[in-house]
Amino acid sequence: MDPFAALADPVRRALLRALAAGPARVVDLAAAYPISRPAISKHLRLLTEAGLASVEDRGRERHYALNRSGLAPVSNLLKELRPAPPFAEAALDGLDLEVRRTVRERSTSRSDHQQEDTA
Amino acid sequence: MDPFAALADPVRRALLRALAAGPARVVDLAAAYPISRPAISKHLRLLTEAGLASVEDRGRERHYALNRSGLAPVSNLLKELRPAPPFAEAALDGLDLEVRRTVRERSTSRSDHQQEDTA
DNA sequence: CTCATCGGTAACCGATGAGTTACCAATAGC
DNA sequence: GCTATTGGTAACTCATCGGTTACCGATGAG
Repeated sequence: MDPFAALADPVRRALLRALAAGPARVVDLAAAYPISRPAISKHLRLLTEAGLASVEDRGRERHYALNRSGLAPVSNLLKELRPAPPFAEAALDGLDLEVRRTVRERSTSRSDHQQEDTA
Repeated sequence: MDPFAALADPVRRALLRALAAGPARVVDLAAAYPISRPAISKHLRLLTEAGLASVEDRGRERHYALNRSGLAPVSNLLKELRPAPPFAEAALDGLDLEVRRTVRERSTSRSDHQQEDTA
């Protein structure tokens, strides 16, 4: 399962947030949620398969840890969706590129950034 | 639908990447994928409901555009999962990278900080 | 007006996913 | 050795999702 699908579930996101504080056992993780332990187990397995978590067997306990490198595709996508790297040859003129670069670093206000051509 | 679930589908991610180059019509977006146009329509509606896209009706055409502010929860999660808060309080957000920018922004009333940070 | 294009909706289907209960293997503690 | 704890697996149910085809309304072009 890819990381995006893994992040689609709110329980799994909560698990990852919990793991961000450090490795944890399954029973401790399961105690924080109203769903059954096998459900947590399955979520953890999914997270492991997605590359977002890693496991370490310690006796009869199992310690899951957050694997941050698995988040690379996510931050990659965010990077891809950032402003506009290439030339938009079809819809926009080439002139607004300069404007876009000026506005690239937003100010302090809470404005939405839509670089539509206002000319 | 929340943005995470919206990003779980590869077609929707591809649509967002396409929209990153600029607004586009439904028929043009659909032409790039082997699935039917109604399927694309549904994906676009989902993306709009998830806050990741916006629509503008222009005559009989419909122009979808990428709405980057809808990605805030995603980059927020990435921020939460970043390295290890040295002494993790985790109750309130706003530590780590954001402190360098906000001096004393008390988030009592509304805490909608919608912006991507430079990862 | 007539017709083609654009695009949303409805109804349906197959696959997948998230949850459950029941069960079992293995380790730790007595 | 016996028992409790930890945690994975199996089998199942139910809901949702992604896709399809068929259809419809609206707009623009001739």
